Amino acid sequence: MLMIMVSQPKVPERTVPRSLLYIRILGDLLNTGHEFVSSRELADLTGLQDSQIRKDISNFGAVGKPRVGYPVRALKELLEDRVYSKADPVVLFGVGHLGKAIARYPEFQSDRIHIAAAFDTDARKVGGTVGGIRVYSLAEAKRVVRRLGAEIGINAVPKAAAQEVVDLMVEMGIRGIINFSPVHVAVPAGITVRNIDLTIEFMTLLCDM
Amino acid sequence: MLMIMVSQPKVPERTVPRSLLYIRILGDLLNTGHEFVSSRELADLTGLQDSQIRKDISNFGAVGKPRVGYPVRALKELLEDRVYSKADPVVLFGVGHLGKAIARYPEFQSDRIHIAAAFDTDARKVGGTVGGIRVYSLAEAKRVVRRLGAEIGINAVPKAAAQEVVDLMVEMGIRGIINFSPVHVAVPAGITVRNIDLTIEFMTLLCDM
DNA sequence: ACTTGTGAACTGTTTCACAGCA
DNA sequence: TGCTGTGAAACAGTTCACAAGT
Repeated sequence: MLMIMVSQPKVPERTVPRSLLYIRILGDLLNTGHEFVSSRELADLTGLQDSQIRKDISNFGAVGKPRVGYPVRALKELLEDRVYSKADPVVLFGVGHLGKAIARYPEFQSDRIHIAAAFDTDARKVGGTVGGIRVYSLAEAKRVVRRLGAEIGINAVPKAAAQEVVDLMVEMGIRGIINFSPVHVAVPAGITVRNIDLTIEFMTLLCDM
Repeated sequence: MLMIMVSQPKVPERTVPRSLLYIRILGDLLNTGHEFVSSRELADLTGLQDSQIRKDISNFGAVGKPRVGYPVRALKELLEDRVYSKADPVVLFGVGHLGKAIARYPEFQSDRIHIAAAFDTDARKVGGTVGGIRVYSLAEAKRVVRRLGAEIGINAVPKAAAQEVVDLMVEMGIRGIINFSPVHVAVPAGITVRNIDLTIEFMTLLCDM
């Protein structure tokens, strides 16, 4: 059995993305002047069960007021405190159509995700910018990543180059990878990978219908 | 084994996307001339447990041969038979950066996903094409969707228009929606939504590290 | 010997139901 | 009364361990 290191009080894996959703909604509620919100209202806004929401929130502590609901600002701050890591710079590998769309994705600005540099092998792209992000050659990547202290990388290169680029990423100190390539990439222990596979998302939708 | 046998034997929800992954890998194995594959080998190729793979496959029936593994072609056909819906045409709403990247996503061609039309409100885009897909105005959408018989829609419009466009999609007969907007969209019962929320994917990676 | 197929155990997640409180 | 917070129950998914087949 492997040793699993948990430094923080453990929260169920699936409450994490839900909590990020709550944070976003609480931000909207705050902007529209709401002071309190009930689990029932959050359920309507998210499509989840109210009991689910109470359970999720109770993982982090008790801030709700019976009869009134949760104070929006305090709840948002509580969740942010427990769930956010510090916003590290992110680097992007591959400035094809998908990479470009990611670089320009408007929500990242408002959600503390900062893409600090991009890398591509295409000499015509190197030296330019995309969505305000400077594009470097792959040869420069190691140096740039070290300088930025980036630990998160987005893999948006073509399928055939995916494993090779992921190996490079690991070598230069990247510890978390969002992989958009529709292949399983192997990484050493201690490196976290999240796969976003558009084809499988589509197919799953077809199967769910 | 119990004697209760429903006419549509139900498959656990999470085996569906995994099975789609198996189908893709089996296709690759077939192309490289492999005749048999063991659950152990599939485990190495996917990063899953071998017992998980045997369990998944056993949901669909028994095709493996002890000592030899699974016959690649027969297993692929079995999974496709059970897991694929017929490849309906898909329509795309919103031809911004993300919509464009989706329209041009190269894996869709090889994976039977056919985006048949795109819609946008920008008059400069209407009448043109993106990745070979014709762009229509939103006013034309109802007619085009009806004509194509499309039941799957991709929502890649800006956040502020998301619910409005989803309502339109439902009204014109779309029954499955891939939603890239970072908001919860409400749909009537019987409509399936899959959300791909890039911000939450990122944040979750940060939290997992 | 080696690999499938599968009950059984285990682990994790969601939902229920209600005590307790303002 | 109307809400939170939570133990308990129900449910779902994964892993184990081994019988059976070739």
